[in-house]
Parts: sequence; C-alpha cells; structure tokens
Amino acid sequence: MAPNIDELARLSGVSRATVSRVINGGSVSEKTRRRVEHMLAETGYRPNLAARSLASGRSGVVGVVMHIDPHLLFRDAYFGQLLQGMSDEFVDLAAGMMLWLGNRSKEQTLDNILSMGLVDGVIVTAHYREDPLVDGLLASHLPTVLVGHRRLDRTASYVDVDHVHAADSVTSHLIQLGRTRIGHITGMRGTVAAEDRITGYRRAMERAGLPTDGLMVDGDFNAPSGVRGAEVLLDRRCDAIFCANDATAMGALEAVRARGLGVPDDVALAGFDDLDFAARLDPPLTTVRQGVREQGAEAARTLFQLMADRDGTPRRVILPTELVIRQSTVGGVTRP
Amino acid sequence: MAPNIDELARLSGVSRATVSRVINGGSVSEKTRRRVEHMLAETGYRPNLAARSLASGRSGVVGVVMHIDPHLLFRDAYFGQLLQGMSDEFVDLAAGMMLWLGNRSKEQTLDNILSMGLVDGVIVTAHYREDPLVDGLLASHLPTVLVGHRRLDRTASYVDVDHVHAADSVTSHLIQLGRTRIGHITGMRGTVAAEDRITGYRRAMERAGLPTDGLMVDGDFNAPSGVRGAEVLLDRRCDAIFCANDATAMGALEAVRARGLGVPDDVALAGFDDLDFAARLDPPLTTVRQGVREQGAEAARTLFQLMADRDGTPRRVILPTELVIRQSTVGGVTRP
DNA sequence: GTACTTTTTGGAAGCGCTTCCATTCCTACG
DNA sequence: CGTAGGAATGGAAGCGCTTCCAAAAAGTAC
Repeated sequence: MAPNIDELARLSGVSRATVSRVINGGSVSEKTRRRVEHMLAETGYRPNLAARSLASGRSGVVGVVMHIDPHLLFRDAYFGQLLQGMSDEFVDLAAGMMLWLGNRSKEQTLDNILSMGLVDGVIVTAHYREDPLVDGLLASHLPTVLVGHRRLDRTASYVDVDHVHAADSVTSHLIQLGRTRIGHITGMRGTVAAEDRITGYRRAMERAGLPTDGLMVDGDFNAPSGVRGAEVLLDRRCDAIFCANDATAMGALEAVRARGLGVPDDVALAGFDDLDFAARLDPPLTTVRQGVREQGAEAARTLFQLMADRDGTPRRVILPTELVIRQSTVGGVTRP
Repeated sequence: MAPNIDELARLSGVSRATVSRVINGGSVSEKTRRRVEHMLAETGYRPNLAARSLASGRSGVVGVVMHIDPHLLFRDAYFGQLLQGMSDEFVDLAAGMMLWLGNRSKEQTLDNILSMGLVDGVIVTAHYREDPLVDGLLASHLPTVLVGHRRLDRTASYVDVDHVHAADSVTSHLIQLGRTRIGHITGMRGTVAAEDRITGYRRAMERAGLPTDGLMVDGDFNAPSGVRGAEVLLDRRCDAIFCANDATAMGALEAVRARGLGVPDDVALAGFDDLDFAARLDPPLTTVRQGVREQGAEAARTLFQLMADRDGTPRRVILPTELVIRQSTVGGVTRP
C-alpha cells in the first residue's frame, strides 16, 4: 500500500541512496533534489519509522515520563497542562511522543524505556528526592531533561521554578497583611517542591520573627489533605494558611467554610500553581502563578537543544513565578 | 552495550531463530525453552523495538489520539483521567503508548499516524459529528476504537455513555424538584455529547410539558461559557440550570453568586462528569457520574480485543452513568 | 529394527531504511 | 587538451529482528 523508498527511487530515476539523501539533507545536486522532492510530494511518501530507526539509530520520537502515583496524577489540570506545553513544541520538532505514566515500578519503567530503544530523548518529571528512574535516565546515554530537579541534579539539564523564593513571597504577603498565626499545609513530603516551599515559608516567617511551631501540617498536594490540614490548623487558631498548591487550598477552603468562618476575614488563604479553577473559587484564590504549560514547552525546547548538541553543557532553566493576589487574602467583596 | 539476539543465541547455544521463538511463544522444547529463558533473565535482554517492528510489522505500541482544541483540552481533569484509564490497562498489554494531541490539523495528524506506521492500533476521541481524523482512522487498516461515537460510527468499535438518557435523568430530577424554568447551557455545539445532552434535556422537558424556548444557551464545556450562559439564563428568570459539564457549572455558579442569588434556593444547578472538584464546590454539585477513567480502561481493553481478533465484529460498549444528587439541587445546608 | 509421522531446530531471506565506500561526472586549472 | 580534485551518485553492507522452509531429531506403530 504505502510506497517504499525503492519505489520512489524507481519513479524518480535515481538510486535509493539518493532518495535517502534528499530526505535527510545529504548533499544532492539541485536538479536531482528538485526531481525527487517533486516525486515525494506526488506520492505522499513517508519513510517507515521502524526501518529508519533501525538503520540510523534515531527515530525522531521523544519520550515523556510522568511517573507519578495515580492518586496524584491528573486529579487537577497540572500534569495535563505540562503535557500540552510539551506537545505544543514537539509538533514541529519530533515525529512523535511516547508517554509513560506511573503504572509500574520505576525500575520497570526505566527498563522499558531503555530497552525498547525507540526514543531519542526523554523529559521526565523529577519531583522526589530519591528517584531511581531519574537516576537511571541520567546515567543512560539518552538525552534527558528534568522538569523539576533535586540537589544532586546540578549537572543535569532541567526546567524548574524557584519554589523557595515563590513560597517566601506568598508567605511574606500574608505577613504584610498583618497575619501572625500563619499555617502551612505542605505538599507531599519527600518531593522537592514540597520541601522547598516549606523552606520558603519558614524563611519568611523567621525573618518576620513569627513562630512556625505546630503550624505546619503534612499534606499531599490534594484537596482531601487540604481539608484535614485546615481542620488541624484552625484548631490551632491560625489566621492565615498557605497551602502547597491550589488543590490543597480548595480543600482548606471547604474546611474553613464548614466552621462558619469567613475568608479572608477570619482566615486568609493562599495556594500555589494558579490553575484555572483558582480564580473561580469563592473567594478567588491568591496564589503563585507558575506557567505550567510554558514549563512543558521550555522542557521540550531544552531537550531538542540537548539532542542537537549532545556533548554540550547541561542546560538549566529557572522560569519566573508571579504572586497573584486575589480576594482570598485581600478581602474585597464578601458574600452577604 | 545492550546484547542482541545473536549474542543471546550464542550464550544459550541455540540458533537465533530459536531465541526468537522463545520470546514470541513459538513451539520450542521444554528443555531448550528453559535454557534460553534462563539466559534471557541472566542478561536482561530486551528485543530492539525497531527491528522487531520492521521484521514483523507489529510493534506492541498503541496510539492515543486526543485531537482537541488546546483551549478545551486539559483545562479540567477529564482528558487526564481518560488517559490514565488507558494507561492503567496498557501497562499489561502494550509495549508503549504514543500520544497525539491537537496541535496540528487533523489531516496532518492522520497522515503522521498512518505514515509512521509504528502503532498497532489506536484509540481516538470522537466527539465531533464531522471528523476527518476519525474517518481516516476507521478507513485505514489500523484497529481503531473510539471514545464517544457518531451516528455513522454504528459499525465501528467504540466506548461511550448514553448521553441522552443521562441528560434526561438529570433534567427530570430538576423537574421533580418543582422547578419549571429550567435552562440548559450546552456543550460545544457540533459535538455528539453536547447534542445528545440537548436531546435528553428536551425530551425530559417536553414530557413534563415544560417550555424550552429561549432557555438554551450555547456553551463550550468550559467555565467562562458557564458564566456567560448563566447570566443570560438568569435574565430570563430560570430557577434551575442544567450545565453540559461540571466546568460549565462551576462558571454558572460564579455568575449566580455574583447576582447575590442562592443555590439551590433561587437557582438549582446541575452538571455532568462528576470530576473531583464537583463535590468540593460550595454547594456541592449535583451531576452525572460517568466513570471517565473506567471509560479509558474499557477503550484500552476493547482495542486489544480488536487487535487479537481483527476480523471480529465491532465491539460497542455503553458504560453506565449515575445521577449524583448533592446540595446544589436538594438544598440542605446553606451558608449563613 | 524399519518406515513413517510429528516435533524441534537451524539456515537464510528479507523487512525498509541509512551510510560507507567506490565510482562516475563535472569543473577548473595548468 | 589533459588531468587533478571535488561534488554527485550508485552499489552494497548491515541495523536486529521474524519467519519461511528444509533438515534434523524424536516419537510412534508395526
């Protein structure tokens, strides 16, 4: 059905090698190139990926690895946005995108990716401080870009934001509002994002001479942990809560309301991510905008730079964040 | 670095053909099989995907196509959940999963998928009534399963829910509450889900002898369209609004509140999907639960049935939905 | 033990492409 | 006009695997 390269060579009156050169940008005379390209268009010929990959060792296919507990993945739009940002860029750069989610063990996933030998490079989410999958990918010959990074990834290529700084700024915002008992519901402990945001929170609190004892509750980046965390913090008479992400803040909001307390009058609330729904909560949520889709796109671009220049120095990109102040901290309209 | 099949044949003292048979389940004596399998485990050998795909014409890789306007994709968790459901099943069945999102034209995507010739089968979201991508996939030799279906897909394999029935039941619920001016904010017109839900809404209304004139506003499955739609419907003094999905309902809720009206006292609100956040709105949202993740998993299973039995009859699966009644329609606690 | 069938095995072709190497074709210069 | 040197081209090997076919081995029945 689909024509192969020999068929095309025959039709163009050249050898198979020449057709291959035209396709892959080898040196071909202008006249021949035109003739072959015309035939290429005519027949709609597309090289067979498997054959090309086998012969050349590269496929044009890139891999995306989001090895996240199914319980945390795709509960909100975060990972979808990330994926979409990557896809936006890959469309012009790659022949295709393979996706691995966290359905098996990290070791199995790693083995699967490497042994299959199909992808030319990978983007992997690196959230946990210990991660054999990330370690294995970095140790392999495969060009790898991390979304997020650990301390030990200083020599790897990655795209991330400055969680410490961002958390500091949102905490400082709460402090400036005159709140003094500011609690924090953390993200999943063990992840860099969670730990770094804790660091930022602590730093801001200490700088202001405010206590944090008993004001930190462990969460897991999900709404239910926000509910539970807020219940604890409300018992401890917090007047503000910084939640590790928007989903957690959504849960916290629910808990605050359940006690008949007002936001922000009784308790100010802040999140992290600025996903779509943050602005639609009641009241709209103060949060930190990290352009998730842009992070994905940047990771894709970085991967292709790396693939083009394999011995180049690692690329490290820290994208900016922005404190978005809404009514969950600065009041404004409260409901009747 | 990675051993190849010849190396393995040498180590096991058999021919390359025999190793291949062991791997692919050909007929091999028990003794030989054991010996080779031992060596397989020993070396951690994995066949090269490209070579295998080239030689056999199948790769074990499946494709997932979600060719959706970036504006609609991944705004909420719907598509992520769908993806995850598929991934859950593929993990045991497939060697990998390729993903195409809606970044280029449908024709280009189709061409890309077919010409690459790598995947053994595809799952494609079929939402629009006209869809050259779906048509092209169905016309190809590639085993294809749709998530959703059009009238003309009666001979294709698909997984879907009964939108008409579900919309009818949620509308009937509103009617039973004694509401009489029940509006509907539609989904993206031209999609089967939107049109079928309209049909269900109309059917329930007509059966109850209630008018629908001027009570339908076009939306697009997103929150902003919910805001706009609700504003129109409130002007027309609706006392209930059935929204085409939860995201739309979230927007509608915002608009209702902005007018200082109470939910459900002044306006009852219902959605569709039952994504995580629906239960966390204030008040919690009455909606239709369609197990999105389960739909993805079912599509994956269906695809593999189809691939195993290529000439078999098409498989059509209609999964059940469930009306989930919460306080956005039945009152209960209202806020002070 | 022989003759025959069935199972197991190895040899070899070939999947469609890239790429090395040798050959041919130009062009330019002595 | 002859020839060196570079560009363009074709031939052929080979990427790592599956699978057809034929040969070898192992059963089975007499």
